[in-house]
Amino acid sequence: MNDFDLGALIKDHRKKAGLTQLELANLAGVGKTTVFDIEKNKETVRLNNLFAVLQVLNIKVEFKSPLTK
Amino acid sequence: MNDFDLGALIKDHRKKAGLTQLELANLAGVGKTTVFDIEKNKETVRLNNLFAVLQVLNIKVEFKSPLTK
DNA sequence: TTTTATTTACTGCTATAGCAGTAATAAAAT
DNA sequence: ATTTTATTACTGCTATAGCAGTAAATAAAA
Repeated sequence: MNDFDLGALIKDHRKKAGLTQLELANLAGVGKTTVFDIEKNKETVRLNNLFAVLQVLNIKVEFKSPLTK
Repeated sequence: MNDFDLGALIKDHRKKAGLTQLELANLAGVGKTTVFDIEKNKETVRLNNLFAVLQVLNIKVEFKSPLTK
């Protein structure tokens, strides 16, 4: 589906921030299971939970299309 | 939280593709309620459903951080 | 205006994401 | 090698996202 490995990106950023999954989960206000699932590229996670994690790690999201370009 | 109006982007692309919410929902394999919710920026939608809609509309997602630059 | 199509809104119902707790590996540190 | 920490995995349980169906409100077309 989406070939990009978002889980690896998040895991890498988490490591570089010196955080454990549990710490990241607490900072983002989600459960540790959710962080684990996200790093495993589980795509059924909810957008708000993913966004909360991305925000803690200072990762921005951009949407691009032939139109928006 | 995320100030970007993703719902408006999707609605705009859907219109330009000449699709109704129901048609887009069917193409993406999700319910019409989900398309409606996404266009209303409901953030509790599931990532896979959002991705399915984005794919139909040919919208790509990018993640950026000070590290990934 | 009247009709038709589309969007918005609401309602049960079902499936499952997310949760805390626990346990078992794996990795790091001592 | 032993201890400590971190990650992965599994388990009930609860909350809710997603669904189809319906209906009302808007918009577009006739």
